[in-house]
Amino acid sequence: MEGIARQRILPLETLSRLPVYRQKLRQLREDGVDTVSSLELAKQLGVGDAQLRRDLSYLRLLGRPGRGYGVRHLEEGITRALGLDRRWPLAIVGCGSLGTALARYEGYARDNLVVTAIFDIDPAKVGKKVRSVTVSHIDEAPRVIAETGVELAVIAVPSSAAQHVADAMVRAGVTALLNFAPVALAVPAGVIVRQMDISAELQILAHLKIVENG
Amino acid sequence: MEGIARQRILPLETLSRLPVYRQKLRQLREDGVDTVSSLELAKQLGVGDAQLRRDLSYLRLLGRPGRGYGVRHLEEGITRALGLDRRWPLAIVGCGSLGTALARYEGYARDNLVVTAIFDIDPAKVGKKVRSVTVSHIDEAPRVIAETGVELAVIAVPSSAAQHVADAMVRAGVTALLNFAPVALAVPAGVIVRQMDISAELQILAHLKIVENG
DNA sequence: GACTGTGAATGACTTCACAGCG
DNA sequence: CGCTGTGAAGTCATTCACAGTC
Repeated sequence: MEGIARQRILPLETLSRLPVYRQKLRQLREDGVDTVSSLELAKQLGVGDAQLRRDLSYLRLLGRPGRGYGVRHLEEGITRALGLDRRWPLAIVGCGSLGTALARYEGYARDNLVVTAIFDIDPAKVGKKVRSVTVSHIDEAPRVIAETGVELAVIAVPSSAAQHVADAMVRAGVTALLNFAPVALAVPAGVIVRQMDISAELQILAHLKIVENG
Repeated sequence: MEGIARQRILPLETLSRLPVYRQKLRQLREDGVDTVSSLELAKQLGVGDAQLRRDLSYLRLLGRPGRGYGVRHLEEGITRALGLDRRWPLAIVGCGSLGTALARYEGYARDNLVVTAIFDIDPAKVGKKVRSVTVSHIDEAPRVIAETGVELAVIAVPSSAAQHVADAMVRAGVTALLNFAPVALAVPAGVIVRQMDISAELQILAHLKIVENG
């Protein structure tokens, strides 16, 4: 059933910690630190030192016993592992207040992520500009996505439209989706979906508050 | 070292699936479905049926062998487990485009989450209204939070301010934070933090695209 | 016959703990 | 010495598989 075994080089948990490591390492570099021990770095990140060393060993990022790790070395290694040593054109679908906020966000650049397309279904919004990107109608997606080489799409539309948008993106050739709508998307095998659900996170917090505190 | 053993009734993984289950169950109920088998529900959610049954068994939510589970029964049970059978006043800190978008979001209501306070540090924004909530200055947080009974806060400020905001919230008595800034917050024990990092998610997608596809 | 609920098996990730290097 | 890198052990979550119920 599962065809050729897919090489999963990295535990998914490790992968999801890498951006956090990377962010802290950049900060250390900017502060002029050039060597750091796993103990020190782990403490600053709030993770275990053994876990940190294990994670780095998956990436074959070595330190020097007795000395620690090179900050720059780690930062570059993680950047490469994440694939951020090249540009990633990005589409944002949905130009409501959330979509617009996501399109306006300035932090993508340092991760080599570039918003190159914005879509909406409302003709009144088409033509509007957000940070030098012109909003296109969703029907133009196949053309615009082909032209700009978009490979990642962020879905910021109402729940009722999310599945349609996902279908449209997949048809247009996008195989990685970040979905803000609180619905489980159905997508063909090979398409990667990650969910970002604000309400869900708040619900989790509510539960934790009840069990941890009063 | 660990004081009184803290009852962790639920695996964290289970907990984070509950909002997803809940959402699908509401949808089924609205569609008039009143009984569903673990197999059917699991298929619609894209999870394993054994996992679903196990998760429900943690909550002592029973089905009828040969019949399935009562949709309404499950929905209510999960709502109760998440603590959403009462109102949760919510604060949003940061009234930039992301903060405003989060404050404007209409989906909180069905989860019993209510935005009752919005804060910003910019005096020019204080007094502005978003969805009938007036923006307060962050310095007013202790008073406003006490008055409105806020227990959850969403941090939507620039990275450079996030730690200060977290400190201020904790001082004002908030013990559960949802942080959109891409920094690891340091908080006292007992304060719960959950991270929502858009860039991090996109970085993960980028990596997965590389290893899964070309 | 259809489906649940759950021990037992498996698998995945984390942590320990220490040999070995600089 | 200090600190890494990693087998081995431990912990936690998922999946199997089936006895038991409706």
